[in-house]
Amino acid sequence: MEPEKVRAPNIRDVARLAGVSYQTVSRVLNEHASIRESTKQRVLDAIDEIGYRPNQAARALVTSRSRTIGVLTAQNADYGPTTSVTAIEHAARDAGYRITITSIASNEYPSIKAALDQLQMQAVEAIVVIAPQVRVLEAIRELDITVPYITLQNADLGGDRSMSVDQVAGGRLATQHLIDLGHTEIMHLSGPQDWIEAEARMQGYLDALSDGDLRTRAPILGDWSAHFGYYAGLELLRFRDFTAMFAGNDQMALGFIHACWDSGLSVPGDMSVVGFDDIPEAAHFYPPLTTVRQNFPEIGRRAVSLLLTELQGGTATHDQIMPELVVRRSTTAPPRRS
Amino acid sequence: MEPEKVRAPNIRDVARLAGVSYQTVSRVLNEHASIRESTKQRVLDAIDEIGYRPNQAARALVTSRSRTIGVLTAQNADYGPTTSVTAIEHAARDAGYRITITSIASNEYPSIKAALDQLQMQAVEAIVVIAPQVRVLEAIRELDITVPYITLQNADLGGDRSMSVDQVAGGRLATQHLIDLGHTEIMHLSGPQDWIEAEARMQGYLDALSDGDLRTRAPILGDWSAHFGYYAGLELLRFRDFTAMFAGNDQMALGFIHACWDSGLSVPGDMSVVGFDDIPEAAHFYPPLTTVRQNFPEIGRRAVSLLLTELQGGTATHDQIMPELVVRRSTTAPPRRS
DNA sequence: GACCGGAATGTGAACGTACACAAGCAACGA
DNA sequence: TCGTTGCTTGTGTACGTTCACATTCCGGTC
Repeated sequence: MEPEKVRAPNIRDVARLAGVSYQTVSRVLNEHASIRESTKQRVLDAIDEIGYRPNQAARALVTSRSRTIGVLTAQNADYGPTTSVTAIEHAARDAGYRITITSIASNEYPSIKAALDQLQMQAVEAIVVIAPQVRVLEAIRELDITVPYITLQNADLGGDRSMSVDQVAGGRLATQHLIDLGHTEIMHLSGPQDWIEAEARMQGYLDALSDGDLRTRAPILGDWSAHFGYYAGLELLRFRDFTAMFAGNDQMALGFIHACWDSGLSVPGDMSVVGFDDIPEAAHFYPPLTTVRQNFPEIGRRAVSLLLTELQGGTATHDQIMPELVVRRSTTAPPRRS
Repeated sequence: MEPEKVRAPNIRDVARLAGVSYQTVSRVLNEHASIRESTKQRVLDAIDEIGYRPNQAARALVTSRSRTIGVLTAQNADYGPTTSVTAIEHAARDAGYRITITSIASNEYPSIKAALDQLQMQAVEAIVVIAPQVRVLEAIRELDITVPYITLQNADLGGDRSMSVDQVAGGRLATQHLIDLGHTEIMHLSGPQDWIEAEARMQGYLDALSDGDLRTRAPILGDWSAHFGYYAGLELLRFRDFTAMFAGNDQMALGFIHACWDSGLSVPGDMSVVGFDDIPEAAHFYPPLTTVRQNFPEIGRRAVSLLLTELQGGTATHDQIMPELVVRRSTTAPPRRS
């Protein structure tokens, strides 16, 4: 009950115990080349005995390298972003980096600025931006971040600082699949207007429709949630003037399917539905969902890899990952007109 | 193309510009009481003009306070933990703290130790543990962490260092609901053996059954995934000797429902199903899922609040949050025996 | 008018590490 | 034998900040 505020052991304590100079200890810690094996061992033993841990703050101060990668996220807990964060954490750790996370409280400029300020104050060496709103990207460009950064959003809009799955291609893939099945009246339930991915998927949808000379319909702007998919579905299904739905993500697809059943429509008999993301649950929806798979872990890994390359002075090519159509049972040919 | 390695402005640069001593600047930054309003303003202006940012590393070095809370997570991207992390981040930020995240690569001791080492090297002032495996908790106790920490797992097993939803009560709630509907043959699809929450929910299930003098069945140990729920379901349903299923989480419930349909059983007509967590999608399953809701954000907030209290020398009471049953359409009275 | 006390500001450390440079030591060839 | 070389180790200093202490300033009081 009297911890007596004991100072943590430092490099000099280790040196004293090992009978060497503090600099020798430093060399051992940094794996300097020319250190006699015996002294190195002696130092390591001393470190072990005394329970020494390098002080990151002191290191960061003198090297002005924090060995930290900042991650800027939105406040949501979606499967995709979260999976990417985990991958980022792993990749960073393997490279000897740590990650620190900041989420933006709202979509407003001050909030975005505050988050970036916080990351910069922590002297992060690089930043991964997962907040997928257009406004965030604008803010970032405006604030001229001095460290390498990368956004996990679509390349066209993110400029050359993005690393992502090609969302436009994904939107095309989904829509083309429906067209190939024979659908001509295809609806799109999009994400919010401000979202880069939503826009890109919508673009893919529009591209595919126009390539197929099909009627373009104004997409519904949703909020990614199953709830929205459900209520929008109830509304849309009052007029059954379409036979297929491309939902901007799996959650909205789920909600929409729910609405279909509630409206007495069978999926896929009366209505084909395609989602986006391929969350693990999608294979067990009723019916199992046809969707577009994104390789989220891969995105995270590649993002870190690119940033590390830049940190080492290299030039990184910011390429895109192609999404993949996963056909399950929620899509089929349109019902024959009677 | 020639950045010329310019040093970031420091406290002395600000002082020079404002015509005061560096200590005065420091006082302004730390909101010291006796600073004349006019000088304070002058310093703030200088800070603004020169674009000064306090160097966290230097601060941490001299104060030996990192103002960082470490979060130890498992490698998965589940809805619950993720939601809590976001809440933690918010709560921490509001209190002037940052968070850094480390995930354990595997469930083995070395991996757990490495993760905790990393957090300690970063000199985190407190730790939130979300990795819910029993072994992680054991490792933590063994490694005698010197900073306050808290686990978001069940209190009984986590000792007095936990802050969680009462999982046993949740398990009881779910099971009792089925009993109240008239079910007597109730199956439980549990989480993995090593998981604290899985064990607690199972305990709640067993308690409720024994209170109701009902036959106890050996729970199936799953892995939380919808896939497992599906395949286990297909297997279990070969013998239709039960009329209700309490699944350890919503994902497994979803997979199990999928198996029901595939086996020609109707939910809830032939089989009632209860989940756990109330993920946002649960309301849109087919049928909408009866489940036990956990207030994940609240857990995260309270955890941070407790840690901060301890950091300020106070004594914190580690209480529990009660879960809540959400009745939807996946449960009903058992089919009448013919 | 000198003195006093509190408010406001300034000066010298110290935190723990890495870098630049210097110095010791052995082995080697001339 | 001695200078040279390369490996190994040691000494001073700087990083940017806060803390403890010292000093100055100012208005009020006797």
